[in-house]
Amino acid sequence: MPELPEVETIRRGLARLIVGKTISGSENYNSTKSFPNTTADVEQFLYGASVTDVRRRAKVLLIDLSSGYTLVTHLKMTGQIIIVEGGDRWGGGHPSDSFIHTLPDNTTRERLDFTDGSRLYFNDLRKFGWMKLYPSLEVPNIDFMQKVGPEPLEDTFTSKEFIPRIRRRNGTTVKAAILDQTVLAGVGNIYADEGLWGAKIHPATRVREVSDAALAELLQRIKDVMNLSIEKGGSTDKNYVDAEGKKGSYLKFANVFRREGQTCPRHPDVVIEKIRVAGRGTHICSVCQPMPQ
DNA sequence: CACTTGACCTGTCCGC
DNA sequence: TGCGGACAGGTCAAGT
Repeated sequence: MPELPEVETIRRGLARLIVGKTISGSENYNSTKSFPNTTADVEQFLYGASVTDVRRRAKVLLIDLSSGYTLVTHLKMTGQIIIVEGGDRWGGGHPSDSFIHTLPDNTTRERLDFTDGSRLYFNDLRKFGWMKLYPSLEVPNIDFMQKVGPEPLEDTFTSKEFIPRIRRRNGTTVKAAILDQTVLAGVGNIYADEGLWGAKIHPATRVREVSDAALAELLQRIKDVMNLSIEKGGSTDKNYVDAEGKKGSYLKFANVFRREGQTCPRHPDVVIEKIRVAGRGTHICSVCQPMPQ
């Protein structure tokens, strides 16, 4: 579910809402895979610890604790982290929501309690996500952290670094290459399709067939769509909400994603198609993004 | 080795 | 209305 802009939106909310708070308790719900499935001693390193920082690397959230441990979370497709300030209800304060949602619900995997009475809920309908407790010093050694590519929104990450990295995947399709987290971090299906439409590249084009100039344009478009999405609070298709339970509005501004059957913004008489590339649903304008040959 | 496909789960939507 | 199958924003492991 959440890609880089969604995780970054959650991170900003958490930084505002829970930094400085102290953990007083926790509860695990019908979970075999997620926290506290860890070797760390939960009571010793979680209870009594305060939140010192909330960071993000790629699509992974890092909640640093004063105990020297870090809660590491990947939301995968349907994960949510929601802070509830009082009671267990969220959604009621937002005009877009017509109902009040009570937590925990049948998707809740974990709950953390803070001494001020607020709570953190980790929900995940499809159970692909996870939350684990690691010593903070070991976080850089986690397998995923070792392999993951550069942060695309860093100013220092330019086409000079991007082009050689993506050329290591010259044999595959350009969409598969930008979804590869070892090439660059944080691109998922939404921003892959939006970036490729922006750069006017057909997603099934082999990387070796794409010029350096076109790859440079692609990186810029990926940066642009991600920055716009962060500004809009991310993309809500179905599940995604931020740390306060609010939906994101980026998809209103999307050009092709989930817009099959509608017309291309550049070509009012051309209908957006949905095809399959790299095993993923893929949205294109066949005039903007012609298949080479 | 490089690349592609299937598996992990649960819910929803679409066609018969 | 019921039922089977495809599909859903991510990442691994296993297969070619």
